[in-house]
Amino acid sequence: MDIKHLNLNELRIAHCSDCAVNSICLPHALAEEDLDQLENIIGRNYPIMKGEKLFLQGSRFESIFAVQSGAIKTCTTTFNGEEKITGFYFPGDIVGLDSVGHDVYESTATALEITTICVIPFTALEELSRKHLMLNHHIFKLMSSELRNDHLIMQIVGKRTADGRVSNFLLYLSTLYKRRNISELHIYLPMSRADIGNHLGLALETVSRIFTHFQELGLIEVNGKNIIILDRVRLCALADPI
Amino acid sequence: MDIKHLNLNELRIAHCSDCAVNSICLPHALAEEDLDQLENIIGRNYPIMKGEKLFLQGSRFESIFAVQSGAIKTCTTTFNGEEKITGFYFPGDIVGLDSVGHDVYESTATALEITTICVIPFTALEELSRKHLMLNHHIFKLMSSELRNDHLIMQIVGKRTADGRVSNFLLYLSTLYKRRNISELHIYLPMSRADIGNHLGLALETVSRIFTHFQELGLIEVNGKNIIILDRVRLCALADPI
DNA sequence: AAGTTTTCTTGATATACATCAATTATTGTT
DNA sequence: AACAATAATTGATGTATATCAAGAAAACTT
Repeated sequence: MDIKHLNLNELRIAHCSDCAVNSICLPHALAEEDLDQLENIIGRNYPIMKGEKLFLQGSRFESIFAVQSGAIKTCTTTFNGEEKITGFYFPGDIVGLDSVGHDVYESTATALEITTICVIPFTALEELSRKHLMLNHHIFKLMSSELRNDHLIMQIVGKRTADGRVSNFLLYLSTLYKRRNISELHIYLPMSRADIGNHLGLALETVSRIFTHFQELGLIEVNGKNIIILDRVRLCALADPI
Repeated sequence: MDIKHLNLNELRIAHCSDCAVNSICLPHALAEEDLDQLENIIGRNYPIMKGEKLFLQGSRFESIFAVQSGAIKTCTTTFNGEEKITGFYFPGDIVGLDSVGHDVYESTATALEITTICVIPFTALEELSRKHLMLNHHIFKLMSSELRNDHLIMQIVGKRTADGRVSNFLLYLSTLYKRRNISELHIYLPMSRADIGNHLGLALETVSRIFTHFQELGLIEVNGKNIIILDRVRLCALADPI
């Protein structure tokens, strides 16, 4: 099978309906006639190079960011210098919600590839949300959704076996991509094996080994950062070891 | 050394200043004269027996809950029936924020011991927050603090060694207790070894073994659910394995 | 208070995964 | 396009921890 080189950057958000920001920007959260008020406070289409940082842990919190295309990771560093990736963010996701109401960012956000973002100054957004109840409610919902996502990650990382973690992680990405109308079977991994390992609590070698093992079993096809799910049913079976 | 039987129920919240709800109830978030409006919508001092459930995963979301005394755990069950404890909640904590803006609860909340709670109907709280900007801002902050806590848990669970996870967990509880003005060195564990294991991604036997091992090393003193931190410095050292 | 159930501890064993190390592939740079 | 740098794969080895199992200690129950 031929693997099409599928890059998240191809997913430029031309249609707001594919973007989580839509529910902030659109009548959903805001009446038509008030839309320009929001557009006024938002900085749009900022390009970020791979490896560039959106914000640094400990720097002053000012804005949240909407991912338009590309991918972002957030890392928290402990006092002793250990880094832990707390999340991956894809087009439509909002980055920085864990710093709302606080003075400084809790984590460092880094672009995993060329990424475009919208800058949303939070004070301005909060002010706007006072006049637009749906917008305010939507921010609540965004934050609780982020909490739910964290709990899902806990479930994945909490799997006993490394196989279970990796298979669940692939299926997790699959659902994320599906929601974004990208093929749920063609998974592009913008992050490194080391990043995946860090996030899942595994050595990067283990991640690599499991990918090749899954390929030998005919579950997936691995081509560097491109993965095709060949046998979703058996992959799901692996994801739930009894 | 004699271990005093330290139960969280002894920490009845007589003073609101020890309770996270304070920042909702007090001038902090609400002007003096508006306080009764909040007290009107809140149900206070509900007693919950050990093992009783505050809400069930999948049941209709209506209220968030403030823990007054005792302790709560929240569990999420996956489709295949695997349970994962997503958090422990102590006096002053708010339970249920991960369901704000959603139709049903994401997890099941269970009392780990006799617990008293305040019921806060969310729709009413949201309504009230429209008139009181500080209150609205405070809900944002509560939710992002919960996100930060989840990330801290990720750091703890992400530790490579079981020793690292358990020592970090004890130190985590220590900081929680300190913030509540309980001795940070007398740690009462309201949850079972199995609960700790589930939360940390360890077998319950491993948790038990590590407790006795830490005791042999003179780091802690274990007496069932009561633990005394004898050597905080060395425990911290263990918590950061290079 | 005696009995029952649940929780906790301790031991023995097997294995899954981390770690170290070396090679190959991919990406980035001039 | 050639080189350098980074990322990914693969192998060999040791150890940490899960699992199975049995006994001891708490915690409920009547």
